[in-house]
Amino acid sequence: MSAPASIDEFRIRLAEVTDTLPKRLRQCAEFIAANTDRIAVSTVAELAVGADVPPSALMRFCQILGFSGFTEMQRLFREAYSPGWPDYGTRLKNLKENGAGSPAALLAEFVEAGRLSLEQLAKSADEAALSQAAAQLAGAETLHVIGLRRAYPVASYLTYVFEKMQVPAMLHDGVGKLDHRHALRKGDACVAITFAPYSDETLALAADAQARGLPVIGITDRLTSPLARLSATVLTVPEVDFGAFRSLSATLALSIALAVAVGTAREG
Amino acid sequence: MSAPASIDEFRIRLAEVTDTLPKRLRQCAEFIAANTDRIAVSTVAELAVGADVPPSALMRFCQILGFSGFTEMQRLFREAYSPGWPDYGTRLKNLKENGAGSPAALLAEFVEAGRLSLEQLAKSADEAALSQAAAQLAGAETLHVIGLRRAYPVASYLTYVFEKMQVPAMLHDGVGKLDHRHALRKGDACVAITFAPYSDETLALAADAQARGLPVIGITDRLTSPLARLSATVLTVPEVDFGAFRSLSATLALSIALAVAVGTAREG
DNA sequence: GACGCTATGGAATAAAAATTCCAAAACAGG
DNA sequence: CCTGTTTTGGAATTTTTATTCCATAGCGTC
Repeated sequence: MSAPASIDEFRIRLAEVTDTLPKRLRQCAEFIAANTDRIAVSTVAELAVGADVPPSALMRFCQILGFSGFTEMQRLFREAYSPGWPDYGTRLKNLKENGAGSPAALLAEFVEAGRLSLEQLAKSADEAALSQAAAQLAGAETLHVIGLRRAYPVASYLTYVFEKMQVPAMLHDGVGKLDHRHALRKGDACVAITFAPYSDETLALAADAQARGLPVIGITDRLTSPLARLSATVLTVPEVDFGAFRSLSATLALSIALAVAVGTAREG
Repeated sequence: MSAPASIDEFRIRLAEVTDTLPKRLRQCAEFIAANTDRIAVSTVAELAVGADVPPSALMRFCQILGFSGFTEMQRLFREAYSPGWPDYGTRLKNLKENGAGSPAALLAEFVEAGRLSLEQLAKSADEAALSQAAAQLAGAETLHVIGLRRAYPVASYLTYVFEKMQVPAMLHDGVGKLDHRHALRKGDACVAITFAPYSDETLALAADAQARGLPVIGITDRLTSPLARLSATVLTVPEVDFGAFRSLSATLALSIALAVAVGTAREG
């Protein structure tokens, strides 16, 4: 079997071979697949540490791929190497100027929007409100999560994370227009997520929860949102829109942080 | 004189020093200035040949710049090559050791993880595959989207965006274990999203679509994923995990870009 | 043209890296 | 539970690479 002559060939060979490999060699394959870009600038020993295998396993892995050894594999990547760091700002600008509307240009836009959102979130986050929200949720029994339309991905992920952390959580997803509002019980708490244009169903559930005396944590876009009036604690997320769509990066980051904080607090 | 601590500092030092150097050392300086990007992936001998000087001259040159030797200079460039990963690991460890667990600290971590993911996505995205995927989806009738567990938020948002752009799309969400595989019709296409540990249902639907001859667009974490074999086009996303959870920022950015590209292509 | 200084090339050495090999462990099949 | 096979880890070895050192060449000055 001969050595891959290009990085594409390398990738194909890697994909072909991975399934057939035993444990340690598969670790190599997976680490290499996830860190292909570091091959050019690393030593066998460094990569072995990263993959958590002995160096000899990595050598075997190179040979299975068809190379005579690590050196030959590395040569492939060193020759193809062209660093990203003349910087990605220019690259982004190029994209915008040239192929506007091309999928790659769109991707650059959404990446940029996401980065901005995250940056703003880091700057503007209300840490006190976040802690308070975490405390309220940690003290509750079942958590009810609602978020529809574009907030739905956030609500579903939040529920997923709660479940993974063994926090009892219920996603109010409106499937079949079934209304689970009577599942709201004393001692529970509610997380409601909605952005302009605010979803009536979400506001209705939040209002219901509030009426029953449950603490409502609102995740929304601004303090003047109708959700704010219904919430015990409001978390605002400065999401940057691109076109009609928001990246949700910041909203998700905030939500997961909240969920993990709650999960850890309840374990302790 | 101490070693430059960043590539900017390196450039400044190099510019300062070049004029004062004798012939051979100036050759080094000029060659290095013109081939800064090769430092990370070359040996002393190779660079010396390129600059047309003996290796010892290059060594002296490194020392004049303030480094202890070539190795130290090279390290600067090897590390700068992918600044994201090396210190992410340490940061995470620091967090665990220090005041970890506070909601604000968690938030900072997820913001950082998201930012890194987006950065890597911008660098590593396979633009050809993205265009190809967009073209395949634009040419299809109904789009079938599947993604379960932690990929579910992505799948649901993708479907939302498709709907908003008036692209007929169907979300296979597994509600009630109802299986909608027979909704896959000739002329349709399928978007499947799954990350390790890969969801059987997602793979099954992708396989089914492939068997019926529909183009499958796979969104997954690595090229060696089982989804790759079932897909006409594979898009990989280098998501940075924090603890057991991924930020999804990069995955979402990629997905929305894809959806918007498809939407615009179909309008035209 | 001789003297002192700096610059240079190359050979010698030290350090680090890659690669091989073998004994032990894990594993599958009978 | 034993037996033959595959997989594994690590130590030994080889190769490559970086680094040092010194003799010599060049060059300006007196």
